Amino acid sequence: MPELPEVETVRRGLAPVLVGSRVAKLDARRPDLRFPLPEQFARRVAGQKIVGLERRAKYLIARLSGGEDLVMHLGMTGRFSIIHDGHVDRPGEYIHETGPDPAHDHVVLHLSDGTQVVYNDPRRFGFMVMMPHELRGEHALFRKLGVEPLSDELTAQYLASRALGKKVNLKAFLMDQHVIAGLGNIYVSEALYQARLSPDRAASSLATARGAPTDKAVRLVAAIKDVLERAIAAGGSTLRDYRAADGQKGAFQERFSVYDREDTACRTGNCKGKIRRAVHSGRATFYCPRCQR
DNA sequence: ACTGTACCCTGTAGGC
DNA sequence: TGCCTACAGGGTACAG
Repeated sequence: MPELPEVETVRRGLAPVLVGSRVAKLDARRPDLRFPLPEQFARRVAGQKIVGLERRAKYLIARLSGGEDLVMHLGMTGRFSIIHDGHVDRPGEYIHETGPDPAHDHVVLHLSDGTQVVYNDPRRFGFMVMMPHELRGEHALFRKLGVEPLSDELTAQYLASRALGKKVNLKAFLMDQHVIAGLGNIYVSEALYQARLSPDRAASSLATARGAPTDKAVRLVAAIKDVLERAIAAGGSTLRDYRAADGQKGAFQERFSVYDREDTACRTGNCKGKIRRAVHSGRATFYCPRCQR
């Protein structure tokens, strides 16, 4: 669910509360999410000051004063809520808009000022791991991650070099976190539409035989950056579960060009086509067969 | 090396 | 109302 724009929105919502705060107590209400929670989890986090909150790909990373990083992934349905003195920032919007959700509130950070930060995740596809900050780049989760799409590392040249000779289709190519880190099912569909590229096109068409970027690669890089920037500005996309840390829904779903718009009219100028839904690698893809080639 | 599938787990929507 | 199926923003482990 949460792709890069959603995770970044969560990060921006949590940072003012977490960064500079001390964790008085960590309450893990079950031993595992997708994977087992860290060994000695409560002991390793309690008493630590949070000195930074970063994002890499779809990971949220709390840097702890003791030198470890707490790495958190929201999976499909993970969300954080901030509770001050027993009241949420936005009463009525806490979790399911009906109140706390004990069955799925899995991890609670109690800050020393009394604020609680609650991790809720019905499907438990999320996970939390800890590792020394210095070793993060060598960790299996991070070692092979692709470039950050909003950084200067994502260029048409980079994309071409990674796509050279690859027969895999563009949908799967862009979903691969080892190529570009942070795109997911929504934003891949949106970026391909904006770049006017078919999801079925071979990734190799982003590069010439010599590995230079084609105009398609140039268009795709621009589209990826633009879609992600607009989505972050809108606070991400809320289809059903996603909420920012303050409980607010995102607004970018109202700007989708293709995602979840099967059988509706393509919005491109004089295109009279209909948005189609297909399946690539088991995931839904939405696109306009007339505009995207 | 690449591809496709199954799977992890739960909730919800839609068809009947 | 109830039952069943399909599907959901993520990622990994396989088998072929």
